[in-house]
Amino acid sequence: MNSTKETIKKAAINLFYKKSYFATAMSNIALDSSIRKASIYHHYASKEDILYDILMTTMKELTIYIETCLEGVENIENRMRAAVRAHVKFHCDRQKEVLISDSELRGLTANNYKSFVAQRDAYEKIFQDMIIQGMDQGYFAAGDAKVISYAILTMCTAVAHWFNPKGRLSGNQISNIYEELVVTRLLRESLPLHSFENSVLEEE
Amino acid sequence: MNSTKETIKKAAINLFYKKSYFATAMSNIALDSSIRKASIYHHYASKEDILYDILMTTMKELTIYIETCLEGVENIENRMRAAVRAHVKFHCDRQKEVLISDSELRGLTANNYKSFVAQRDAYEKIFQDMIIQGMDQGYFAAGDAKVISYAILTMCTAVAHWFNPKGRLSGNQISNIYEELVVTRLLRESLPLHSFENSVLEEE
DNA sequence: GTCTATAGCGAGATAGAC
DNA sequence: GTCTATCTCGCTATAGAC
Repeated sequence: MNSTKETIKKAAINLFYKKSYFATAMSNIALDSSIRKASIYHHYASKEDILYDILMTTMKELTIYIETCLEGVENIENRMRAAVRAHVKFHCDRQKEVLISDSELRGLTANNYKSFVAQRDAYEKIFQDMIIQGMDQGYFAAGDAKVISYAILTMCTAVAHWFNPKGRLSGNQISNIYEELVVTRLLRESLPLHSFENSVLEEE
Repeated sequence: MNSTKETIKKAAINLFYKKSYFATAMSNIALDSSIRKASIYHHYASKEDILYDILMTTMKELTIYIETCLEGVENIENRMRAAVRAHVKFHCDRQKEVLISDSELRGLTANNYKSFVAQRDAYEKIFQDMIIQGMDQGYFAAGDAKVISYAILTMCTAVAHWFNPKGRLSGNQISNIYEELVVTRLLRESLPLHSFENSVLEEE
């Protein structure tokens, strides 16, 4: 891809993240790209076209990333661990783009919206299938698979809302915590409260 | 509150939810309220003033609601159960307003933004304090309290993103599922995988 | 491939009659 | 308290020179 187009896209990502899509003007993007706003139309057909490019490539990259991280991982628990790690890591590394993906879909017209949602649904199905498979095989505790998959996906996606690159925890550390929370807590049957209390008291 | 003001507010909630704050024009709100757009300015000083009213009253009502639900509940596990139930129920019942609260804060100028965030932080502290207290007392499994509180709050808040009032599950049913997920799974130490596998196989 | 200039439109907000 | 009329501004997008 042409370097000017990349510059425009990066400027748009920063502005859509900071000000929102509708509050961002083409002139803002032009200013941050050090060109005139008319020049943007040589690279993108419209403002929506920029948004669609951001949303679609981010979702495709996320899908490719998770598929790469799952390659060769065999056991369902390990697959789930790898998937959660990958999802959370991506949402730390690509914070701005995924937040735009989460809140600016209303900027897409019908056809673009449909394409994006199809891509997103295909991605989410990777998680849903693993959760159902894990439950069927008895590796994960029984429960409403649909709701549990929403709970897991939304919880992991929301990391992008609170992650601070300069904060106490790195993306890798947060991925570790979430991997444990999801796979050894959310997807497992827990100890009865009394038994848990005892085990903790023993340790301390 | 005056009934015209209520009508304007409700129209704005629907439009901000459907189209986003910045994509909604005062003329859209006027049309849906069956008045002229100039008349809106008798009730609200500006477009931002409408947004601020929606955000702030919703957050205050959420706080009052959870405090009411926690009244007289003594045990920390029961308090957490009541809090999760209340949070999820409110996010099903007031889906539109809470989604606006989640994504339109960029429409607020500095002072309004600060007021809202202070209110929201106070609300979130209710959860964080309970989680820390429960961990200290050994009722909840040890872990990074900050991250776990984010995980719980974002997961429960995100119900507003996928809840469908006409869907398979009612707000009460989802509240039940989340209460269990949070209190008996996320906040507990889980059984080791082998032990869990056995117990499931016995049941089937 | 970038520019200047501008078309065409609709935005938020205000003035002042009733 | 609601209206009509309008101000002023900035928006997306296009035309056409270089």
